Amino acid sequence: MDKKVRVRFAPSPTGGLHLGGVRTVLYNYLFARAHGGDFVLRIEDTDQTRFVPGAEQYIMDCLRWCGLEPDESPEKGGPHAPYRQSERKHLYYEYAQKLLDAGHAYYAFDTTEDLERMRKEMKTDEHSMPQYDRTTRMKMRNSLSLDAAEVVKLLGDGVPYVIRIKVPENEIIKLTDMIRGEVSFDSSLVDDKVLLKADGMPTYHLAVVVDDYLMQITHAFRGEEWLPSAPIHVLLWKYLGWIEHMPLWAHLPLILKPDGNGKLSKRDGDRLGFPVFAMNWTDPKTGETTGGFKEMGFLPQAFVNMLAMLGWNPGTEQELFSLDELVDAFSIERVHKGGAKFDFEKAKWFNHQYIQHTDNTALAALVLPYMDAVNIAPEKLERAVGLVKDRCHLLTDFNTQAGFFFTAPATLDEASMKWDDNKKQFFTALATALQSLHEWNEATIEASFNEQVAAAGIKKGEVMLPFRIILVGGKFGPGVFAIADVIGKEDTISRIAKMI
RNA sequence: GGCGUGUUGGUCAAUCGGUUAAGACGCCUCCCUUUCACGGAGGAAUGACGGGUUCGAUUCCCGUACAUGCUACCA
Repeated sequence: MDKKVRVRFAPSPTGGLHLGGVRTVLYNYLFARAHGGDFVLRIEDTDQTRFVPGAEQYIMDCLRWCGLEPDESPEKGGPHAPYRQSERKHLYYEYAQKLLDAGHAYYAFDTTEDLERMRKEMKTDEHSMPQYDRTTRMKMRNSLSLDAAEVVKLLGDGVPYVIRIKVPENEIIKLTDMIRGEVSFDSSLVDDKVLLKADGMPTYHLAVVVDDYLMQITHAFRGEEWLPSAPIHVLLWKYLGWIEHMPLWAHLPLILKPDGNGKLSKRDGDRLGFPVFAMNWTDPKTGETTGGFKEMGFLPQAFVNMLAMLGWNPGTEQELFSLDELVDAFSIERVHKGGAKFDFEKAKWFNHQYIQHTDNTALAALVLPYMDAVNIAPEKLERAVGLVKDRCHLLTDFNTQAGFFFTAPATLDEASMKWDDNKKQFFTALATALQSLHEWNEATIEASFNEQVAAAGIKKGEVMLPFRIILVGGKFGPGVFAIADVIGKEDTISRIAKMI
């Protein structure tokens, strides 16, 4: 029983990586690290009709950005390669055959039309959605309802077929979920899911069981939406003779949309103005790009921290955790059962915290790609960043909060300046005075400014705001003399000169 | 429709039968700041409903309501 902990994240490469997916990765990663185990990335690409080029690479890029890299993956390889189910296609038939031989599965020859007809004809007020199950399977075309000779003939003629699991009647199927405790299902209500598709590919149900077994997965985390199909998986583990190797399940709560209820979708993000994917995703078919947290200006550490707290908490008041701290603090038992509504404001708060805790040199490097201005001197950016960081929630905020350090404002909030001749005279004198300053720093600039205020017999408060607006364009930003200091003597004077 | 799961302030949430029901985000007020933020101090705001069990239920049980997920040869 002292098996090495092995967990896996098994996405289907069909598009952008949802933040719920990243959270699943995170919990997998934390669990593996805490137990000295392995974290496997397995690509579940069994649906050839949904193949999206680039999606797999994109998923790996997202994991890399988040700092949640797998120990084994299609890219890295590992002892259980290949890690793409499409490349494991040949493995699954054997197990389906085993189930067939044991009478736990059967061939079904029904066409799509047959299935549609059944669903339509069997539909009653009591059963608005008929299933392919114990109540209907004998009415369909399969190796249970047809006589043996006919089945052999159909198979021989190459008639397309699928293999379905034969779900038993009147069994209580129980499983223990690490988050929810014991969950049970009545097998009579479970349908005969397709295991092997007509194209020879397994469905998720067969593939997940076979691969979790073959890859020696010990703990399986997945979204709550999988809970209803868990009995199928338990049955498969049992019928394949591996029940004592079945991983411990944990069905994670859903991440819900902020308004109303329901699963958070890409659409909600578009509608409400926040990202849902980890990184920008461009659909190769439509060319449409959906925004990601990375490009919106999130630090990966903040993104990960925020996700960790969405559905889990340590039971203490600590909210800020490094990845290492999360590894120590995280426990699957403390994951909430109920879904959590995503709160973008709180997400921004986390990012703000991380921005404050990042030193200016590192922050400047992070911020540079988001700046519009060109030819930015690193030292100057570093000083500017230090001055404005406390008012930035996203990396992209620095462009609006610090752009004026590098580029003179295009427009000034003239209404707030209340410009008049007195002010014009004051700033003319100020420009001259500043020009003669030998030492340029916050203190000398303010001293010079004060001298001119006294000489002009004007109230300092009357010219402080105009000075700010001349330099930054509007009523925002850090201390005005500190700004002038960083902008530099030459630029400060030239910005004043434009007004006189 | 059936089945599963869930339900503490607007949001994230603590509580493992006894509390003035924490804390955080957001919101409001005040302070600080010759701008805006940051920061500081306050404030408003919570156990879906009905039954039990118990000396005592937010906490345990049952029911109802509501929500959500699933019910594909998709994952």
